Amino acid sequence: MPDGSSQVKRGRKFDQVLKGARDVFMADGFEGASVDDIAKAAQVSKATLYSYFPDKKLLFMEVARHECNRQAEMAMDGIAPDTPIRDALTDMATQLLDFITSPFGQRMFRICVGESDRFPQLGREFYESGPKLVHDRLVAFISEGVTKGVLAVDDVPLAADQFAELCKADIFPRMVFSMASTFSKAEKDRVVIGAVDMFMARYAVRT
Amino acid sequence: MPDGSSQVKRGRKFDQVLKGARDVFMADGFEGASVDDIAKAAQVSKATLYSYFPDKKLLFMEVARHECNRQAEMAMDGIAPDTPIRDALTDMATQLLDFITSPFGQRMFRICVGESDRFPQLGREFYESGPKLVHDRLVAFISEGVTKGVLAVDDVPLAADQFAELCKADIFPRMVFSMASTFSKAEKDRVVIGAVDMFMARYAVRT
DNA sequence: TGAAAACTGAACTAAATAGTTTATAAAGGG
DNA sequence: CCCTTTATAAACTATTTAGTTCAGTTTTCA
Repeated sequence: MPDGSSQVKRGRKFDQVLKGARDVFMADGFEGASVDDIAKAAQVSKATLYSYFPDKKLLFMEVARHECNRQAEMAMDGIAPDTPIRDALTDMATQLLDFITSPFGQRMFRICVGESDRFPQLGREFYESGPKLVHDRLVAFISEGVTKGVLAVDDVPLAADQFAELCKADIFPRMVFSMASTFSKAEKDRVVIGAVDMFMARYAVRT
Repeated sequence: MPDGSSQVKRGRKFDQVLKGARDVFMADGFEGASVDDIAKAAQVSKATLYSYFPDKKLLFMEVARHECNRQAEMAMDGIAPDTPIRDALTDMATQLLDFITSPFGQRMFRICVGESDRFPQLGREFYESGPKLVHDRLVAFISEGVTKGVLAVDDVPLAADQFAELCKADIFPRMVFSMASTFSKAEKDRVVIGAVDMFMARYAVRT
């Protein structure tokens, strides 16, 4: 194994194929994307494409996995350890909401949900490499607050999930049901501040 | 207009078609359902089906509309006017969560989200006849609490959306990403109580 | 009862589209 | 420079599926 990252891949146009597939799948979803379109977008012949991926499903899974990892690596910039809770929460809420409303976030969510009959596994993998990370990060953060004595939380995992959920108030339903696809800073700020206020009201230790 | 409810329908097998279409669409989604399957399920010839609905899309929209209305009528049993806030909130949270996790709720959500490229309008209609009703009901309820002086809320619509969102903590992401599809009463109660506690901590007037 | 309306089944068209094959061309390393 | 690996274009198979057509049957109702 000269290269630790690949067992199946070989040949020079592999990345081209993956990129083309990503573009088309992201634009059209699994069913909506045709293999011919992907080959065209990748500027590669269908035969080449099929020499890398024995079928469309495998190609799709590979693209999804790849994209999730790529996204997970980004937007994981930590928060300085001595930031006040309010500010730290505000930062995290903003990051989360930005991701959720990003074109990629929206697209990936739709694909996971819509294709979940065909690919239940896809949803799970996305969860692991997205929402789960946020959850874990929040749990760690809240736990720290508890040990510091600035937060009083009984059920830390629940508190983390509540916070994540609060970040989606108003915005998420409108997004998901095609009422809107972009949101102004003001709209997001309202929700973020609301989420932080609510979280603090419930869990901050009174001083 | 001899019958106020219908402009397009005629003939005796109309309801059969609708019922068959509902079953198949709910089971397989829009793309997954074939017209032949629907005709078979409805015990009707394809020609009959097409005599009612000029194409598959229209049939689908009709089914979706119909189902949404049907569901909206149910589960709207009001809450006695002098119920304590905590109990009223608990009731509403339970109802909401039950709907979200119901087979129909899950199915409809998936279809709306997955098919939203083809049918952005479908999401909007579903929103109007589902989440919107919940929102309005919560707004009314919270407003009442404010005028009674038991709640202190600045941004009532936001508070309503926050509460609705809190009801989905933990459960919703797991459901949506195919980690689980049914939830025990204990799991739901944990979330419901958590939501009510949080809402009260933030908005209840201290006595 | 008789005619119009509704329905049937089955064959058909037309269009996508996943996946295969083949003969050919271009790289590229040794 | 040649030989192996990789890539290509295009034609082809096979399948699925939306939507149509039509000759014949059943239902309805006046």
